[in-house]
Amino acid sequence: MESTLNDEQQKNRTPQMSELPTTCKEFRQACENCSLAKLCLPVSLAPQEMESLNSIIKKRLILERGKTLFNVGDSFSKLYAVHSGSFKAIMPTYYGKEQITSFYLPGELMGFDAIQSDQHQVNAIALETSSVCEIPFNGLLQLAGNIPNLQRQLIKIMSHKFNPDSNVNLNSNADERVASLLLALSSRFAQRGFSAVQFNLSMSRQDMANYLGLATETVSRIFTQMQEEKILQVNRKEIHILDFRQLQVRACVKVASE
Amino acid sequence: MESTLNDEQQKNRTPQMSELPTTCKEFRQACENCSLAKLCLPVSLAPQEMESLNSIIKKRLILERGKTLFNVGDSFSKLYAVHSGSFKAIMPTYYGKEQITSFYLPGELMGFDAIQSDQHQVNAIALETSSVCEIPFNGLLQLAGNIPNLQRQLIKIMSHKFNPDSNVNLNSNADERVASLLLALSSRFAQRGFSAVQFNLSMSRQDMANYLGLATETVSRIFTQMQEEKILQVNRKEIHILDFRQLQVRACVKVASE
DNA sequence: CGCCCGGTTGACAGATATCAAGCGTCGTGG
DNA sequence: CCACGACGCTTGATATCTGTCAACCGGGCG
Repeated sequence: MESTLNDEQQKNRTPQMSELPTTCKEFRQACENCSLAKLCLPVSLAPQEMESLNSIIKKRLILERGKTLFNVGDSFSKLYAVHSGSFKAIMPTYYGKEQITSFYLPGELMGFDAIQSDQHQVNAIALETSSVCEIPFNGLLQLAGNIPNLQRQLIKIMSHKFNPDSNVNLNSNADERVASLLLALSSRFAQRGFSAVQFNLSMSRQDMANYLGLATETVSRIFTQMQEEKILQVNRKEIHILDFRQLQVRACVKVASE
Repeated sequence: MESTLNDEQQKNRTPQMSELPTTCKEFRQACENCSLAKLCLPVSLAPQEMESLNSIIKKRLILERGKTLFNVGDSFSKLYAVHSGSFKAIMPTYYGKEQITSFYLPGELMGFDAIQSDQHQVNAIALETSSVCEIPFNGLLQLAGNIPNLQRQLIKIMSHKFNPDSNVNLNSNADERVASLLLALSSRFAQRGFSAVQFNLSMSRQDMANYLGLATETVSRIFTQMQEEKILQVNRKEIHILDFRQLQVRACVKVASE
């Protein structure tokens, strides 16, 4: 079954970081050395399988705040794994009526929107200085055909988008939306080994508001309101969750213990 | 490469509809004879590959209006392809604050929400008398590993959910939401060989409203308003689009020709 | 035939957007 | 090092959209 991988594996066994003169700003780091491996694609791959995956991931790109990784209409050939920093995906529509559809944190994959039509459907913009690993899509599919674990992992990652909680609930008010976003970010930071109760937002209030379908003023007012109620402490981009339980109540989260 | 499939294929070659005494109401019909094959999973499969897929699809279930196919928390083992009729996926939350997350038409696959946690995240409820084909998920993955076309097709189907247009735009008003939903349904009916300008809604106004994050009264008012403006003709569940172009304008659709 | 339920319509209220002003921080340049 | 300007954020006043409540209508079903 693995006979088709031999030359990929061969290539991977050759020394690192010397052979390819490219224009990118940094060479890849092996997945097996990446602290994000447990969040990203290589979850539960055997060392040998991880090596195969590694062999198709050639480049790491660095983007500064505000730079776009890809734009609507760009032709599709690669997925991108956030290695550091963060991104927003934004769908331009009429007259500045753009809609931010996702935020991406380290270990998360971007570009799935383009699979259907082979063209990207959103602009991906760095929210801060960030780096991404390029994952050639055809290579990934080929590999996934040979590594059941990788196939399952890819499909599992894609299935996140089908979780109703990963989208903003349309039948929720402004409170619930802001609270839900904060809880979602909190949980994603925690997954990455950061504090669940204190973190920095990389997006502006306007980005949050747009993502949630609110006005920036409304987001701002809800922050001050939640501060007055001792649920949050907010200092510009810095969020401190003081009353996690109450924040869950605001987000209408069903909590197991009650 | 196909050695692992032999016994599946064997089984498939045995006569139809006689061997399996089950509790389901109808036995499967072969994918190759199904008019939905071009929308469903078997797209672009070779006859032999289609046969393999066919071999894992054992049952067809029939559900009457209002019956649930699966519920939140049900353990996951199968995807379901709508064969006839239609469904809604609904996420129950606090106190009747439920949220309808999708509608499903013939040829569309349900159950992806459950992949992540192995438990369904929504209730799937028939909007009318409907039938579905059961697709064992593990069997499908195994098959997909051996049939690159099937793998690609599965991933392409899943990627639909990443298209920003397949979700309600949060920064849109009631007009735009209703218009967008009608256009989306129109296009999906057209794909299935039905009229793009005249069709029947299987969901109630309340379902539409909930899906769109509006009140039923608002949906109702927008229907009457669009009737007065000669954009639509509405008779209970029956929709007639009189001015397609204007409906697109309402939905803020970017049209290539202008 | 009459009830029930989904849908429509109207009046009103409330949530949130919009408009406008002011504030603090950060970066730049003198 | 300080002053200035720009920008993002906050706050207040007001407008608007949509939700809520209530009544009514009409078709379908018992």
